[in-house]
Amino acid sequence: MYGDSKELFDRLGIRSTRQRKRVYALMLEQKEPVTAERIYRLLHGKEGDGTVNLSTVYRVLELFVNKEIVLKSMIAKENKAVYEINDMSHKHHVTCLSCRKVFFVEGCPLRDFEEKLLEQLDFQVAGHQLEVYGYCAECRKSQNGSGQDKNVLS
Amino acid sequence: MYGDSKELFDRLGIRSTRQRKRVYALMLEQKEPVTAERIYRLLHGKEGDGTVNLSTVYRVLELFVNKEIVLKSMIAKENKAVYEINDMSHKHHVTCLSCRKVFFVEGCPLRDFEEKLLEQLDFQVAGHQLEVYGYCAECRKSQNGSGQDKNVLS
DNA sequence: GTAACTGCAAACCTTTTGCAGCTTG
DNA sequence: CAAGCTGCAAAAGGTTTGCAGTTAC
Repeated sequence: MYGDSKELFDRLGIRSTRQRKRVYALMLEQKEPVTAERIYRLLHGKEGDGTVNLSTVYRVLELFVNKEIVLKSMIAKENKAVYEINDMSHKHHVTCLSCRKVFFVEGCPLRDFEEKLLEQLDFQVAGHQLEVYGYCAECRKSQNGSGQDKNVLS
Repeated sequence: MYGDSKELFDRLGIRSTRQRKRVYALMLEQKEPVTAERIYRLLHGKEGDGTVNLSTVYRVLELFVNKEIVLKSMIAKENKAVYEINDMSHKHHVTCLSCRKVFFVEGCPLRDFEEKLLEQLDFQVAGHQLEVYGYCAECRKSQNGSGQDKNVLS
């Protein structure tokens, strides 16, 4: 149960608590980045193996981010954070401005750019964050994905 | 004075007020993205040509973003927004994790990626946001830019 | 047993909003 | 003069924190 998180926690040198196991298990199930609030609500929806306080969810997520098993990023133009399991695959997301669906894309266009930065600016890149906005095939087909929501994009 | 903003405002079909002129003029002076709070404080530092309320700063910036003369983005991992004049040059920033300095880079590595997204995912890109973190030449030289601040990067 | 963790409630910080009064065109 | 702005104060929404009690090791 809980996807063998105990081993992971041991390896990281942190205590294995009910709350951490539950949050971790739930994060593993997510197919897209989620807010702390959403994790909190999902935990309450599950059959009664105890609840987890919202502050605790925040604290657990922060710990996971520090331990680098979870990634945190800010939602574009809304001031809240989303979290996702760090599976080391270095994928990026693409968000549809019309239906708000999130798509994952493998591969990263930054490799050459980072090299260029080192050569031209003598800047050593340690990480990056990329968000792409636009309109998915489905929304473009249904005609409503091309002019509205104008204020949302950068 | 105020960098001829009246003409601009006329063209955009919005009223030309003292507050809007002052915020706009200040935005023009900024060499890096700034928070609403910072604009507010800068306005109070200037010689007495009247103050501007913080709510008004937010409202003015929101208007400018809608009119696309200012760009808004979220600071990574801090939950607040920064604003910058939209000079249409499509540059990106690179932030040093050690000294916090922001460098601008011309050029954009996203062009090919966006094409790829259209072909492979049938996703029409409308915009993107990129943040790159790392360590600048100076900080790397002075030895203190390679291990600390670990939690800050993505 | 003790250091670490959690729940609760309250604080915090950025941003938004309602409303009455002032300005701009 | 009317529509649109602004200031003020208060609310909202996401996140953090202090503290007392509980739990993991």
